[in-house]
Amino acid sequence: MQSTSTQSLCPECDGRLTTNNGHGETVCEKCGLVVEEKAIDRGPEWRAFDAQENNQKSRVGMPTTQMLHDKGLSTTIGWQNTDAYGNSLSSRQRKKVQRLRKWNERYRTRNSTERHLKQALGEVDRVASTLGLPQPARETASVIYRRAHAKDLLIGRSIEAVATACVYAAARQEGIPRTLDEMATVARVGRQEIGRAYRIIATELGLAIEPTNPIAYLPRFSSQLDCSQAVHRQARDHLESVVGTQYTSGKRPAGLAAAALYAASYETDKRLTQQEISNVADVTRMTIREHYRELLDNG
DNA sequence: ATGGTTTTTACTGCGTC
DNA sequence: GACGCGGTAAAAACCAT
Repeated sequence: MQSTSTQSLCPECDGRLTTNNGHGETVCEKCGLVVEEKAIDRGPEWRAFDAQENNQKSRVGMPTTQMLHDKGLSTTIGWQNTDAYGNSLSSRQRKKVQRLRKWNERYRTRNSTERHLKQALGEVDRVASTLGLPQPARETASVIYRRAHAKDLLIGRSIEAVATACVYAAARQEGIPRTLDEMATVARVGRQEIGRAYRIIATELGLAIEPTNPIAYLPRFSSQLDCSQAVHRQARDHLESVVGTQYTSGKRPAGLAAAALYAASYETDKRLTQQEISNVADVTRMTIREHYRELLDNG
């Protein structure tokens, strides 16, 4: 039997591992590495020791399916006002069946939005944890999703797109932004779709999200590049002197952060290469080159 | 749709290890 | 020769209009 080791560390970055119960994954909180995916056993939950026992215990039903919101397990009441033999019902019976239909339907739809939310919030959690976002950000994302759902902003959009957009918004609100590209790599939808969904929910829900501050990317980038504290601080200084000025407007924050790191390390003896930085920041060497000189000039 | 801006792509020569 | 770097030019992506 396999013992569950709860306090293991991530093989990649020694971050703490956490088990995401909703999805049977063990995920590193720091880098988002999925360490182990629990195999799902769809076999019977009981054991039979001989044929007779097997006969007694086995149950039958159609396999559950994800295609239906209720996995095909709920009941519907037929519309015909007849009994099982085809005889029509008395008016009194008819009323009763009518009531039953109504309540059954109410129960089903309530169930359906719950299941919808469950699926959507599961997606929120999956994306957020894969990106290594901490718990508060996930909570925020969930809240945003519920608000979007309540406002009927989902029509014509996929659950995945909206869920991912909520995570994106939450990460930005929490000051630990991820780029749209990063979102797109872990989401099941493209970047544009996420961006579109994000724009809608941001305006419709009146989320006051300011343009991403490039400084917010620094801690993550510099830890991934494991560069010195001094470089990190110097990069921050560079950015602080230009943030909010004309110069930064319209430029990708991640690109600016990357350039600042390069500029900072440029002045030390342990220079980072443009290639290294462009890899972790997801911007091209060109973009870094484009910006870093101006940053050096500005202090 | 269009135009202006930024980013990417592809290709280049130069210097260094 | 491989690598890091800077440059150019053109394509592509993005954004506001």
